[in-house]
Amino acid sequence: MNKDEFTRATDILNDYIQSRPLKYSEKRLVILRALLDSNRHLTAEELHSIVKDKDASIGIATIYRTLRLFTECGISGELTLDGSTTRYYPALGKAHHDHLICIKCGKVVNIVSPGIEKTQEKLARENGFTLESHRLDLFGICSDCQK
Amino acid sequence: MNKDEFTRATDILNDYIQSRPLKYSEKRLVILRALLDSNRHLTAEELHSIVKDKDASIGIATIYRTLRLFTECGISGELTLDGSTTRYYPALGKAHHDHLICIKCGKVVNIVSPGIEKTQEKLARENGFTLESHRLDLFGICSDCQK
DNA sequence: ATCAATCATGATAATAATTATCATTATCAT
DNA sequence: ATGATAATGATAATTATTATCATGATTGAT
Repeated sequence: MNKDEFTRATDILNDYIQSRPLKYSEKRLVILRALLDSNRHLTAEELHSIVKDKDASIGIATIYRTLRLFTECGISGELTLDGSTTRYYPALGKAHHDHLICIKCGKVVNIVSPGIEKTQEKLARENGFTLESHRLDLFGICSDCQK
Repeated sequence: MNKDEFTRATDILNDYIQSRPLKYSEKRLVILRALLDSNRHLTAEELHSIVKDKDASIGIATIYRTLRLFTECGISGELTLDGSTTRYYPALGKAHHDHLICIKCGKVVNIVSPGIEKTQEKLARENGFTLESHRLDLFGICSDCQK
């Protein structure tokens, strides 16, 4: 859908691949395009079923392997809600974001709050921690589901 | 360890049991005491191995069933980090709290920040959501592990 | 105290998501 | 082209958790 985004993602991916003992693969590009096009938070299974329309030979194991690779090099992110299935989403070039999740329909909205981030730093410092990352998920009911 | 806490917990539990078709069980009290005494974030397996010293007949299924019951009636809480094992902790009478987690040693510190809660409410409202709950986990390195 | 109804439990089978294994195929530097 | 090694598909293995089911415990009515 967004050509620039795909190009930027492949650039990052290629750099990552060339900086370590990895090799090119066409299938990774098919998976990448599907992930970027959907622009949703997908499970590995969902992505697999989308991708199979383009290349029926791609197996579920490759989906998992590839998503891990994408997450390692920063072009996708992972979201796990309460010990259940992990969902993957394009994270390229986006600032770190948190999630607002509708507990009725499952919709996920990305949110950003620099204010919260600062408070988090302070809390960590007060407890002697060096902060590495965080996860903030807000659960509620979206406007559609309130009707 | 803390007798008042145990008494308060059993009161809540008894009320809960009597308010629906449930029956008394001694084993639940053994599990409750172990959970309160440890005062840590335990996996079901960890709690099971602690509890077996008191009553070797308690099986892992009962641990899971009982922890779910405790969480339902508010005397324990659940914490799941990134799709892995769920940990359970005493939540009785504690205000809602977030977690500060050491990524080296696994230590979990409870934190409270009214400021963050308010910002969350605002973010939810801005996106048309009614907020129900949230989960905030900060990942970092604790003072011990920085040495 | 007895009894019947039904909840609680232990052992274990089942499930679901993810990862590991391994034989085969593709890539890449020479 | 070739040899080394990464990528892949199919599937076995793993892990945490839940469901099943036969048995034992609790409760309320008699």
